Amino acid sequence: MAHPKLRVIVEDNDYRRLDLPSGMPETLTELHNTIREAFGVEHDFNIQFMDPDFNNDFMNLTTVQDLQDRGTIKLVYMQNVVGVSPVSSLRSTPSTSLSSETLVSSQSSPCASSIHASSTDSDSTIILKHSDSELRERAWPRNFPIPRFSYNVEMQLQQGNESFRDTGNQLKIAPGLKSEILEKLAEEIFLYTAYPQNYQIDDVAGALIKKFPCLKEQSATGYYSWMISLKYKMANYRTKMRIIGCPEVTVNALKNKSSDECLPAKNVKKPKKAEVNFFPSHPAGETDESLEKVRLELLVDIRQRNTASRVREKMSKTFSYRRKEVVQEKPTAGEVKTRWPALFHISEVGIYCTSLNLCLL
DNA sequence: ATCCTTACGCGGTGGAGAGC
DNA sequence: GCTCTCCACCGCGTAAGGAT
Repeated sequence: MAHPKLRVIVEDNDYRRLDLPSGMPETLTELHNTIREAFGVEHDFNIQFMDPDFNNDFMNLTTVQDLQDRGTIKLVYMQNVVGVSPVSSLRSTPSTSLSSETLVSSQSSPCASSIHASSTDSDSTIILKHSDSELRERAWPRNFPIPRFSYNVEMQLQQGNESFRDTGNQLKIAPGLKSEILEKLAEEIFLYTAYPQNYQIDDVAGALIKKFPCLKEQSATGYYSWMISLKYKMANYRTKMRIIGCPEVTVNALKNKSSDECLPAKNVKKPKKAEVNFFPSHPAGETDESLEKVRLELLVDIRQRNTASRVREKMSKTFSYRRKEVVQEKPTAGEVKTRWPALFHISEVGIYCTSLNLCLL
């Protein structure tokens, strides 16, 4: 039987064929790895597919279910230089994992996605800089991709699956195995959100059992206790992240709350629906002070001519700083307009509305 | 002995829904 | 529209047990 294949736009004018003799990848991670190996791509990239629901325009791929045999996908590279072509990014030395505010916005905000719905070539795909790896790249996926566990865990689970298939016996979880599974899942969940909701925990536990039926337990769903454990795990994982200073969770630590709201559940700051990067860390090496300087520069730049790219670059750089202001200080729209006039320029509104936690359209 | 992880209790918040 | 109740969830502290 013929195996599936994909047409891959590796870069402009470089269309390649990707044969998949083992079938379609089961997870996005697997697809990423296959592409990396097949074409020697070293730089970080996002994948877009031609979405029939939107006139076959390219949309970010959030689940492998959207892949079709002989379909076309496109690689969109993460890079830290505005306007650099994907060609150079292919050849450049890979650095830290980078993300783009625009790409994030396109998944998390209806107004931003409108900008990209009609993008069909790389030149029109706006890529902005954020010189840190803290930004989230994806909204919550339709099908949660169970990450690859460490070799010994994968081996135990594969053997467990085989035994389950043959005998119907569930895997007897060895000491430490559960911890390793929960830890890896928590890491993966944290890539999307620090505060998963019930349906999200349900998604993850369901996906785990689907991939590893040997982990099924005696309950209506087969994964109830995994859901409970994941809830505990995420709570404990947040504590861990709080201790190492992850801003998204330290903002809710009692020691960072004012005396009148010094209660654990009072005014918990977490992402609203569809927000992806709620409270990212500052770019490496940047502080409130250094980013305040950039903000002051922006106030000058915005009044000058031919500074669009500089403004865009600085707005991207100060994304985390703006988010911090919005989350912690809850400024009025007027205050934001005074401090960040570039946000209200028509060319920037669609791109940056998510940084405000507002849809300005 | 010490550290780490899981699981749990506590006292509280806040959103949803029912009743008025 | 307001009040009340219910319930899920929050950070924090901690017990228990396993790993080192």
